[in-house]
This record gives sequence, C-alpha cells and structure tokens, in this order.
Amino acid sequence: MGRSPCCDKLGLKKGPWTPEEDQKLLAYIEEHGHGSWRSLPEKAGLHRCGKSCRLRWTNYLRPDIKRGKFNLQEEQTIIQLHALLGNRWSAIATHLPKRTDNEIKNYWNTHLKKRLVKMGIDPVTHKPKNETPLSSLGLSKNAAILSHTAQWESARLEAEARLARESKLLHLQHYQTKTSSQPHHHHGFTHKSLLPNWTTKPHEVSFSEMKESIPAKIEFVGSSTGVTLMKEPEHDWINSTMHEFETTQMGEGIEEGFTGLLLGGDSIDRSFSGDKNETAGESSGGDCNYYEDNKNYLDSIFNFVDPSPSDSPMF
DNA sequence: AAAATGTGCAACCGCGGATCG
DNA sequence: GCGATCCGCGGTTGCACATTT
Repeated sequence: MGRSPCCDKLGLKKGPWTPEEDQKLLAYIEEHGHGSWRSLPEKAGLHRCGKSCRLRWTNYLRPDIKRGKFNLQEEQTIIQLHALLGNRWSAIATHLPKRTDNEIKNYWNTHLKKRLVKMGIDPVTHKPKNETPLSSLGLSKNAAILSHTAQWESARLEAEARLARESKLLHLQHYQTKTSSQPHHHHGFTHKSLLPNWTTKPHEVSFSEMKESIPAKIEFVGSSTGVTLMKEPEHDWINSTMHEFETTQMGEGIEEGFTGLLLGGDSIDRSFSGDKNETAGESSGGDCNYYEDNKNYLDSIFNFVDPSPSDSPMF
C-alpha cells in the first residue's frame, strides 16, 4: 500500500505530552467528543497526529481509567484470560473495567510473564514446563486419556468458542436495539468498547449464520495426542446461551459474567469433568479424579503465581 | 559517589481490517 | 471492484527512575 504514517507530516510533535497539550485535548474532547481523530488535532489546536491524540486519550486522559497497582483478582483474571485469549490485550481489557489494554500488556510483560517463568510455567502455553509423563502418573482410566496439555487446550478452545458465541449474541442484541436507537456515545465511548474486539460486527451476523457458527461441543475422546471435537446436535445452544447471558447480565457486569463463564464451574467444570452428575454415579472414582485432577491443575497454576494461601473467590 | 544495570511505563510504529468515495 | 483513508491493535522502543555493584 505504501501509505505514509500520519505522524510523518512535517512539524508534528512526537514524544511525551505536556500538561498544556493534555489540557487542550481534554477540553476539546469534553466539549465535542473526539469525532474523527484525524481532524481532531487541528481543531483542538494541537501539533500532534490523530493517532498520538487517540493514544494519549485512551491510555491516559480518559476519565474512567483506574491507575495504580493491580490487585490479586485482577492479576488472576489477566492470567486466566491470557491463557484463553493469548495476547489479545484489547479483548482482555474488556473484562478488566477501567484498565487499558496498554496497561495490561505492560503489566503482563513486566510482571506476570516473569513471575510465571520464575515459577516454571510457560507464559505462552500456560503449562508447567516439567510436565509429568502420563506413563508415570498411574492415572485412572479416563484421566489417563488426557494429558494436561489436551485438557487445557480443550478448555481454552471451548471457552473461546463460548466467548465468541456470546459476543455474537450480544452483538445481535445490540444490533436489534440499534435499529430503534442510535449507538450510545458519551465522551467518545461506544458500546463496542464493552465487547471483545475480535468478533464479527453486528450487521455481519445473520441468524442463519449465527446458527452455523454455533461451535461444536468439545468432548474428550480417546486420544493421547489431542482432543477430538464432537457436535452435540440435540443441545439447544442458542437458547441456553441466551439464558446464560440473561443471567450474567444481571450481575455487576459483563466481566463478572465472563469470569463465571471461565471459572464458575460451567465451562471448565463441564468440559473437564465430563458430566459431573454422570460421574457421581460411577463407582470407579476415575472421573472424580478426572475432575479433581483438573481443578488441582488450575489451582496449582495460580498458587505458583501467588504462593500465599488462596483466598480467591474464583476457586 | 559514580557507573552499570534493571525496571516500569508512556509512546511510537507498522500492520491489517473496515469504511468511504 | 478498487484504491485511499481511517482506526485500532499488538509489538517494540526509549527514557526516567530505581537498584546494584
């Protein structure tokens, strides 16, 4: 393409912002909203490119930004979401209210990543580096089917699929309401900021497309090398997801719903444990171990990260 | 006390997707 | 349909400050 960066324009300032510049930007956005970032600097009397203004606003000046140290729960949320989403900082940031993607990214790179490495956990895969060979574990029948890798990857896939599913539904709901009212803008914020940015946009999701996109229910089958995906055709994903969504929306916010999704025993418990009701009835205890193994595995990750006794509400 | 090294974080850069004309 | 433009994201850099030698 060869499009030159907007900051290449002669005379545009780069580098740290001065308090005067901050004041100008703040005053302009408070009065007019940011509108087009491209044209904002000129209107606001700033010798900066629009990109620089947008960055300064989103990462620093926005009034709804919480600064300072991350608390334990935020740390755990970041680690968990990173395990699921990878380096999708903006998606992670949507579940940490008042934190910016840049701040989360910096915190991950400077603190959390190092801590995981120190504890012998691969910060990319979130797996312990010295994985015990299956053969030496003496695991029960069903537990032996799965390596930790497969368990974790499968949970990750399912949760990601569920997140995508829910996002689409939320987009759909948003789009339906949008047809009767304009998108809500306040100081340049849009409803979109609440949503994972990697999902499709509302108008792109037709009902049939959405139905098609309902992901396979992921089940573990007998493979030591990975997982096999199986459809569960009878399951009414649309209605159940809708129900889940309505339920989570009644809480304190989307992030709580999502945390519940990840940790509240729905997604992970179900995928890890198979069906708990079913396993409860089995006499071998193998599936109970199966559930416990996974729970312990996840516990161990967070205990590694924070060696103090866990008082996390998440587990 | 000074130099070297490490750390934290704001800001920049380049890319890709979306949108517009 | 296509190129130009805009926007947002993730990776990276650069600098100020802290800590160590």
